[in-house]
Amino acid sequence: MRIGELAQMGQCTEQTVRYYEKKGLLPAAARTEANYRIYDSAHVERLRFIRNCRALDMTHEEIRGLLDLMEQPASDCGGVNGLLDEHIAHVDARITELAALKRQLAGLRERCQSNQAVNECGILEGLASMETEPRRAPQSHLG
Amino acid sequence: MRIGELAQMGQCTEQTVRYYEKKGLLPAAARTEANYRIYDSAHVERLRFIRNCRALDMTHEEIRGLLDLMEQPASDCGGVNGLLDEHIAHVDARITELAALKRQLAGLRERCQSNQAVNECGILEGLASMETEPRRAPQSHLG
DNA sequence: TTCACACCTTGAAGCTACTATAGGGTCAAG
DNA sequence: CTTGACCCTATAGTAGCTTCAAGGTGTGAA
Repeated sequence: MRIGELAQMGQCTEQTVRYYEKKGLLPAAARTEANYRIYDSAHVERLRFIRNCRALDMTHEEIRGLLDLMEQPASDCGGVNGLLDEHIAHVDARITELAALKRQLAGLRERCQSNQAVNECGILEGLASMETEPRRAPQSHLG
Repeated sequence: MRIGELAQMGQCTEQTVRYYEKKGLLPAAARTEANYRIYDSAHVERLRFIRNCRALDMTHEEIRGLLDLMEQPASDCGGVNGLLDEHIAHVDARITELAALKRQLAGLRERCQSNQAVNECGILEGLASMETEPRRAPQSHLG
Protein backbone atom coordinates (compact mmCIF):
# COMPACT_ATOMS: atom_id res chain seq x y z
CA MET A 1 0.00 0.00 0.00
CA ARG A 2 1.04 3.62 -0.45
CA ILE A 3 1.29 6.38 2.09
CA GLY A 4 -2.29 7.60 1.78
CA GLU A 5 -3.73 4.25 2.69
CA LEU A 6 -1.28 3.74 5.55
CA ALA A 7 -2.14 7.14 6.95
CA GLN A 8 -5.80 6.24 6.87
CA MET A 9 -5.14 3.00 8.75
CA GLY A 10 -3.26 4.97 11.37
CA GLN A 11 -5.84 7.76 11.64
CA CYS A 12 -3.29 10.38 10.78
CA THR A 13 -2.12 12.41 7.82
CA GLU A 14 0.48 11.46 5.27
CA GLN A 15 2.68 14.28 6.47
CA THR A 16 2.62 12.77 9.93
CA VAL A 17 3.74 9.42 8.53
CA ARG A 18 6.65 11.10 6.74
CA TYR A 19 7.44 12.97 9.92
CA TYR A 20 7.58 9.72 11.92
CA GLU A 21 9.90 8.25 9.33
CA LYS A 22 12.15 11.28 9.54
CA LYS A 23 12.20 11.02 13.33
CA GLY A 24 13.02 7.33 13.17
CA LEU A 25 9.81 6.03 14.76
CA LEU A 26 8.96 4.33 11.49
CA PRO A 27 11.69 2.68 9.42
CA ALA A 28 12.45 4.17 6.01
CA ALA A 29 9.96 2.72 3.55
CA ALA A 30 10.84 0.88 0.36
CA ARG A 31 10.15 2.82 -2.83
CA THR A 32 8.49 2.15 -6.14
CA GLU A 33 10.16 3.12 -9.40
CA ALA A 34 8.29 6.40 -9.23
CA ASN A 35 9.79 7.01 -5.78
CA TYR A 36 6.50 6.38 -3.98
CA ARG A 37 6.81 4.89 -0.48
CA ILE A 38 5.33 1.38 -0.16
CA TYR A 39 4.19 -0.29 3.04
CA ASP A 40 2.99 -3.66 4.31
CA SER A 41 1.05 -4.91 7.32
CA ALA A 42 4.07 -4.68 9.62
CA HIS A 43 4.15 -0.95 9.00
CA VAL A 44 0.47 -0.70 9.73
CA GLU A 45 0.96 -2.45 13.07
CA ARG A 46 3.84 -0.24 14.02
CA LEU A 47 2.05 2.94 13.02
CA ARG A 48 -1.05 1.95 14.96
CA PHE A 49 1.09 1.20 17.99
CA ILE A 50 2.62 4.66 17.75
CA ARG A 51 -0.74 6.34 17.27
CA ASN A 52 -2.18 4.50 20.26
CA CYS A 53 0.71 5.67 22.38
CA ARG A 54 0.19 9.22 21.14
CA ALA A 55 -3.50 8.94 21.96
CA LEU A 56 -2.31 8.26 25.50
CA ASP A 57 -0.19 11.43 25.32
CA MET A 58 3.13 9.67 25.39
CA THR A 59 6.05 11.58 23.95
CA HIS A 60 8.06 10.35 21.00
CA GLU A 61 10.84 9.66 23.49
CA GLU A 62 8.60 7.38 25.55
CA ILE A 63 7.32 5.64 22.44
CA ARG A 64 10.83 5.13 21.20
CA GLY A 65 11.60 3.55 24.55
CA LEU A 66 8.75 1.07 24.15
CA LEU A 67 9.67 0.29 20.56
CA ASP A 68 13.25 -0.34 21.59
CA LEU A 69 12.12 -2.70 24.35
CA MET A 70 10.00 -4.58 21.84
CA GLU A 71 13.06 -5.26 19.74
CA GLN A 72 14.08 -7.92 22.29
CA PRO A 73 10.87 -9.97 22.46
CA ALA A 74 12.31 -12.56 24.82
CA SER A 75 13.59 -10.16 27.44
CA ASP A 76 11.82 -9.24 30.62
CA CYS A 77 9.09 -6.61 30.33
CA GLY A 78 9.91 -4.80 33.56
CA GLY A 79 11.12 -1.85 31.50
CA VAL A 80 7.75 -1.59 29.83
CA ASN A 81 5.96 -1.56 33.16
CA GLY A 82 8.36 1.05 34.48
CA LEU A 83 7.90 3.27 31.48
CA LEU A 84 4.15 3.12 31.79
CA ASP A 85 4.29 3.78 35.52
CA GLU A 86 6.36 6.87 34.89
CA HIS A 87 3.93 8.06 32.29
CA ILE A 88 1.00 7.57 34.65
CA ALA A 89 2.95 9.60 37.21
CA HIS A 90 3.27 12.41 34.66
CA VAL A 91 -0.46 12.43 34.11
CA ASP A 92 -1.10 12.43 37.86
CA ALA A 93 1.33 15.27 38.41
CA ARG A 94 -0.33 17.35 35.72
CA ILE A 95 -3.80 16.72 37.13
CA THR A 96 -2.58 17.91 40.52
CA GLU A 97 -1.05 21.03 39.01
CA LEU A 98 -4.19 21.85 37.09
CA ALA A 99 -6.40 21.33 40.14
CA ALA A 100 -4.32 23.88 42.04
CA LEU A 101 -4.50 26.22 39.08
CA LYS A 102 -8.26 25.88 38.99
CA ARG A 103 -8.58 26.78 42.66
CA GLN A 104 -6.46 29.87 42.07
CA LEU A 105 -8.51 30.89 39.06
CA ALA A 106 -11.77 30.32 40.89
CA GLY A 107 -10.56 32.59 43.70
CA LEU A 108 -9.66 35.23 41.18
CA ARG A 109 -12.97 34.93 39.40
CA GLU A 110 -14.86 35.62 42.63
CA ARG A 111 -13.30 39.03 42.85
CA CYS A 112 -15.61 40.39 40.18
CA GLN A 113 -19.21 39.26 40.08
CA SER A 114 -20.88 42.21 38.40
CA ASN A 115 -19.93 44.18 35.38
CA GLN A 116 -18.10 47.27 36.44
CA ALA A 117 -15.50 49.62 35.05
CA VAL A 118 -12.33 47.95 33.86
CA ASN A 119 -10.16 50.02 36.19
CA GLU A 120 -12.10 48.80 39.21
CA CYS A 121 -12.40 45.17 38.17
CA GLY A 122 -11.31 42.87 40.98
CA ILE A 123 -9.95 40.33 38.54
CA LEU A 124 -7.53 42.77 36.99
CA GLU A 125 -6.60 44.04 40.44
CA GLY A 126 -5.87 40.48 41.43
CA LEU A 127 -3.78 39.85 38.34
CA ALA A 128 -1.82 43.03 38.94
CA SER A 129 -1.11 42.33 42.59
CA MET A 130 -0.49 38.58 42.74
CA GLU A 131 2.93 37.59 43.96
CA THR A 132 4.44 35.67 41.10
CA GLU A 133 6.38 32.81 42.47
CA PRO A 134 9.31 31.72 40.38
CA ARG A 135 8.03 29.00 38.08
CA ARG A 136 9.41 25.63 39.07
CA ALA A 137 10.27 23.01 36.52
CA PRO A 138 7.20 21.27 35.13
CA GLN A 139 6.52 17.87 36.68
CA SER A 140 5.17 16.49 33.44
CA HIS A 141 5.55 16.92 29.73
CA LEU A 142 1.82 17.37 29.46
CA GLY A 143 1.70 21.16 29.15
CA MET B 1 16.35 50.62 35.64
CA ARG B 2 17.93 48.31 33.09
CA ILE B 3 16.75 44.97 31.80
CA GLY B 4 18.45 42.83 34.41
CA GLU B 5 16.67 44.54 37.27
CA LEU B 6 13.34 44.46 35.47
CA ALA B 7 13.70 40.76 34.79
CA GLN B 8 14.37 40.18 38.47
CA MET B 9 11.23 42.09 39.44
CA GLY B 10 9.26 39.95 37.03
CA GLN B 11 10.82 36.64 38.08
CA CYS B 12 11.95 35.92 34.56
CA THR B 13 15.06 36.14 32.43
CA GLU B 14 16.26 39.08 30.37
CA GLN B 15 15.71 37.05 27.21
CA THR B 16 12.11 36.61 28.19
CA VAL B 17 11.69 40.36 28.59
CA ARG B 18 13.19 40.96 25.16
CA TYR B 19 10.94 38.24 23.79
CA TYR B 20 7.84 39.91 25.25
CA GLU B 21 8.92 43.18 23.67
CA LYS B 22 9.37 41.48 20.32
CA LYS B 23 5.92 39.91 20.63
CA GLY B 24 4.34 43.25 21.54
CA LEU B 25 3.28 42.31 25.08
CA LEU B 26 5.69 44.90 26.41
CA PRO B 27 6.12 48.24 24.60
CA ALA B 28 9.50 48.96 23.04
CA ALA B 29 11.71 50.38 25.77
CA ALA B 30 13.53 53.69 25.61
CA ARG B 31 17.27 53.40 25.14
CA THR B 32 20.36 54.94 26.70
CA GLU B 33 23.14 56.31 24.53
CA ALA B 34 24.80 52.91 24.79
CA ASN B 35 21.61 51.34 23.39
CA TYR B 36 20.66 49.78 26.74
CA ARG B 37 16.93 49.42 27.36
CA ILE B 38 15.65 51.52 30.26
CA TYR B 39 12.46 50.91 32.22
CA ASP B 40 10.33 52.53 34.90
CA SER B 41 7.70 51.38 37.38
CA ALA B 42 4.98 51.20 34.73
CA HIS B 43 7.01 48.56 32.93
CA VAL B 44 7.44 46.64 36.15
CA GLU B 45 3.68 46.63 36.70
CA ARG B 46 2.98 45.46 33.19
CA LEU B 47 5.61 42.75 33.30
CA ARG B 48 4.33 41.47 36.63
CA PHE B 49 0.81 41.42 35.24
CA ILE B 50 2.01 39.34 32.32
CA ARG B 51 4.00 36.99 34.51
CA ASN B 52 1.02 36.49 36.82
CA CYS B 53 -1.15 35.61 33.84
CA ARG B 54 1.50 33.17 32.64
CA ALA B 55 1.66 31.63 36.11
CA LEU B 56 -2.04 30.93 35.56
CA ASP B 57 -1.17 29.27 32.24
CA MET B 58 -2.82 31.88 30.07
CA THR B 59 -1.55 32.12 26.52
CA HIS B 60 -0.01 35.26 25.09
CA GLU B 61 -3.19 35.62 23.10
CA GLU B 62 -5.32 35.65 26.25
CA ILE B 63 -2.96 38.05 27.99
CA ARG B 64 -2.99 40.35 24.99
CA GLY B 65 -6.77 40.31 25.23
CA LEU B 66 -6.67 41.40 28.85
CA LEU B 67 -4.08 44.08 28.17
CA ASP B 68 -6.18 45.42 25.33
CA LEU B 69 -9.24 45.56 27.56
CA MET B 70 -7.24 47.47 30.14
CA GLU B 71 -6.48 50.16 27.59
CA GLN B 72 -10.04 51.45 28.05
CA PRO B 73 -10.15 51.81 31.84
CA ALA B 74 -13.64 53.29 31.88
CA SER B 75 -15.32 50.60 29.85
CA ASP B 76 -17.27 47.69 31.23
CA CYS B 77 -15.23 44.72 32.42
CA GLY B 78 -17.55 42.03 31.08
CA GLY B 79 -14.89 41.13 28.54
CA VAL B 80 -12.42 40.47 31.32
CA ASN B 81 -14.86 38.20 33.10
CA GLY B 82 -15.60 36.38 29.88
CA LEU B 83 -11.96 35.87 29.10
CA LEU B 84 -11.31 34.45 32.54
CA ASP B 85 -14.34 32.20 32.34
CA GLU B 86 -13.11 30.82 29.07
CA HIS B 87 -9.71 30.19 30.53
CA ILE B 88 -11.22 28.38 33.49
CA ALA B 89 -13.20 26.29 31.00
CA HIS B 90 -9.92 25.37 29.27
CA VAL B 91 -8.46 24.20 32.54
CA ASP B 92 -11.59 22.22 33.35
CA ALA B 93 -11.62 20.61 29.93
CA ARG B 94 -8.00 19.57 30.28
CA ILE B 95 -8.58 18.11 33.72
CA THR B 96 -11.45 16.05 32.33
CA GLU B 97 -9.32 14.85 29.44
CA LEU B 98 -6.49 13.87 31.72
CA ALA B 99 -8.81 12.04 34.11
CA ALA B 100 -10.09 9.94 31.20
CA LEU B 101 -6.53 9.35 30.09
CA LYS B 102 -5.58 8.22 33.55
CA ARG B 103 -8.42 5.68 33.64
CA GLN B 104 -7.30 4.34 30.29
CA LEU B 105 -3.69 4.08 31.42
CA ALA B 106 -4.67 2.39 34.68
CA GLY B 107 -6.65 -0.20 32.73
CA LEU B 108 -3.66 -0.79 30.51
CA ARG B 109 -1.30 -1.08 33.46
CA GLU B 110 -3.42 -3.82 35.00
CA ARG B 111 -2.78 -6.00 32.02
CA CYS B 112 0.72 -6.80 33.21
CA GLN B 113 1.35 -7.30 36.92
CA SER B 114 4.37 -9.54 36.88
CA ASN B 115 7.54 -9.38 34.87
CA GLN B 116 7.23 -11.59 31.87
CA ALA B 117 8.67 -11.79 28.40
CA VAL B 118 8.25 -8.66 26.32
CA ASN B 119 6.40 -10.50 23.58
CA GLU B 120 3.75 -11.66 26.07
CA CYS B 121 3.41 -8.41 27.98
CA GLY B 122 -0.23 -7.43 28.33
CA ILE B 123 0.62 -3.75 28.18
CA LEU B 124 2.27 -4.02 24.79
CA GLU B 125 -0.56 -6.22 23.58
CA GLY B 126 -2.97 -3.55 24.70
CA LEU B 127 -1.02 -0.81 22.97
CA ALA B 128 -0.89 -2.83 19.77
CA SER B 129 -4.58 -3.65 19.71
CA MET B 130 -6.27 -0.48 20.94
CA GLU B 131 -8.63 1.12 18.49
CA THR B 132 -7.20 4.54 17.87
CA GLU B 133 -10.02 6.97 17.63
CA PRO B 134 -9.33 9.93 15.40
CA ARG B 135 -7.93 12.60 17.67
CA ARG B 136 -10.44 15.37 18.08
CA ALA B 137 -9.34 18.95 18.35
CA PRO B 138 -7.98 19.73 21.81
CA GLN B 139 -10.45 21.48 24.08
CA SER B 140 -7.72 23.51 25.71
CA HIS B 141 -4.35 24.98 24.94
CA LEU B 142 -2.99 23.30 28.04
CA GLY B 143 -1.21 20.40 26.37
C1' DT C 1 -3.55 12.71 -27.63
C1' DT C 2 -4.51 15.62 -24.26
C1' DC C 3 -6.71 17.05 -20.27
C1' DA C 4 -8.21 16.92 -15.57
C1' DC C 5 -7.62 15.21 -11.24
C1' DA C 6 -6.06 12.47 -7.51
C1' DC C 7 -2.09 11.05 -5.61
C1' DC C 8 2.79 11.32 -4.58
C1' DT C 9 7.56 13.90 -3.79
C1' DT C 10 10.78 17.34 -1.29
C1' DG C 11 11.92 21.28 1.41
C1' DA C 12 10.91 25.11 4.10
C1' DA C 13 8.12 27.86 7.15
C1' DG C 14 4.81 28.28 10.86
C1' DC C 15 2.83 27.26 15.51
C1' DT C 16 3.83 28.26 21.45
C1' DA C 17 6.71 30.28 24.72
C1' DC C 18 10.60 30.26 25.47
C1' DT C 19 15.90 28.81 26.15
C1' DA C 20 20.48 28.68 24.59
C1' DT C 21 24.40 29.94 21.90
C1' DA C 22 27.59 32.89 19.37
C1' DG C 23 29.89 36.98 18.92
C1' DG C 24 30.15 41.21 20.10
C1' DG C 25 29.78 46.26 22.83
C1' DT C 26 29.81 49.17 27.52
C1' DC C 27 31.34 50.56 31.83
C1' DA C 28 33.21 50.83 36.47
C1' DA C 29 36.70 49.08 39.59
C1' DG C 30 41.43 47.63 40.53
C1' DC D 1 44.90 48.16 30.92
C1' DT D 2 42.52 44.43 32.10
C1' DT D 3 38.85 41.98 34.36
C1' DG D 4 34.15 41.08 35.04
C1' DA D 5 29.42 42.27 35.17
C1' DC D 6 26.25 43.77 32.39
C1' DC D 7 24.17 44.77 27.90
C1' DC D 8 23.23 44.14 22.56
C1' DT D 9 21.64 41.42 18.15
C1' DA D 10 20.77 37.46 15.53
C1' DT D 11 20.16 32.64 15.02
C1' DA D 12 18.87 27.99 16.18
C1' DG D 13 16.75 24.70 19.03
C1' DT D 14 12.74 22.51 21.73
C1' DA D 15 7.74 19.00 20.56
C1' DG D 16 4.81 17.39 17.37
C1' DC D 17 3.13 18.33 14.15
C1' DT D 18 0.48 21.49 10.12
C1' DT D 19 0.66 24.18 6.10
C1' DC D 20 2.61 25.83 1.96
C1' DA D 21 5.04 25.91 -2.42
C1' DA D 22 6.39 23.82 -6.46
C1' DG D 23 6.61 20.14 -8.72
C1' DG D 24 6.32 14.72 -10.56
C1' DT D 25 3.12 10.39 -11.49
C1' DG D 26 -0.72 7.72 -12.95
C1' DT D 27 -5.41 6.86 -14.53
C1' DG D 28 -9.77 7.68 -16.82
C1' DA D 29 -12.40 10.42 -20.02
C1' DA D 30 -13.10 13.55 -24.15
